[in-house]
Amino acid sequence: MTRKTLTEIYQLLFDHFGAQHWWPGETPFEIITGAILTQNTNWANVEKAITNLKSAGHLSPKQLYHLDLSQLAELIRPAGYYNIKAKRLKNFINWLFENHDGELKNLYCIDTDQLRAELLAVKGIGRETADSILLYALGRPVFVVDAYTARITLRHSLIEPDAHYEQLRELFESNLPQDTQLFNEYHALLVRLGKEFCRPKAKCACCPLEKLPHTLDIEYF
DNA sequence: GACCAGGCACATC
DNA sequence: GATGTGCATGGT
Repeated sequence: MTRKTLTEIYQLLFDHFGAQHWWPGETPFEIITGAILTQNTNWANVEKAITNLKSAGHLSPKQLYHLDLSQLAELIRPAGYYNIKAKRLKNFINWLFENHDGELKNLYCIDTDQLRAELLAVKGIGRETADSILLYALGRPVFVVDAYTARITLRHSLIEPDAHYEQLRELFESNLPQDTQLFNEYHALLVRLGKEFCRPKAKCACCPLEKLPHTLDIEYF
C-alpha cells in the first residue's frame, strides 16, 4: 500500500480535472459578493443575481453603499434568501466604510489573522465566507472548508465524523505548503469532485477518488 | 413533488 | 457545546 500525501492527492485531482480557474469573478469585489450570495445556494442562481447587479451598475462598494436595502434585495432575488443576504451585503459594505474608508485596497496591508477576525465579526459572514474572501478575493493562503470538503474527507476517513471547521482547515493547512495558488486550486478541485461524485445521499461506492485513475492504493493519514 | 445547492444566526436545552 | 429552525430561489 502506497501512502499518499495531501499534496499527492492534489496532483491526482489536478491531473484528472485540470485547472478550475477559480474564483469565477472579474474583480475582488465581485468575488466577495459571490461569496456571500452563494451561502447554501447553487452557483447558477448566484450568477443571475450578480448579472442583475452588474446590469444595474451597482457592483461596487460605493454603489452598493448608497443603494436602498429593498432595491438590493430585489436585484439579488434569484440567489435565494434575498432579504437576509441583502442585509449581509450591507453589513459587509458598512464595515468596509466605517473601518477602512470603503476601499478594498486598504485591506491589503492588514495581517491575515486580524482581517479574518474582523470579517467574522460582521454579521452574516461566517468561517467559510470569511476564508473564501481571504483566499479568493484577497490572495491570502487560507484553506477554505465547505460542505464538499467535509463530505469528501469524511467518506475517505481523513477526519472524524464530529470534526469541526477549524479541524478541517488545520488538516489541510498543516499538511500542505502555505501557497495561495495551491489552496485556490485544491478547494476548487474538491468542489468539482464533490459536485460530480459526492452527493449527500450517494454511497461511498460512487464517490470520488476511487473513480480516478491510479488511486485505488490511496491510504489517508 | 422531493431533493439539492460552494452557510449563517439565533433559540433552546 | 450540541441540536433544531428559519431563511428562498431555481435546476434536476
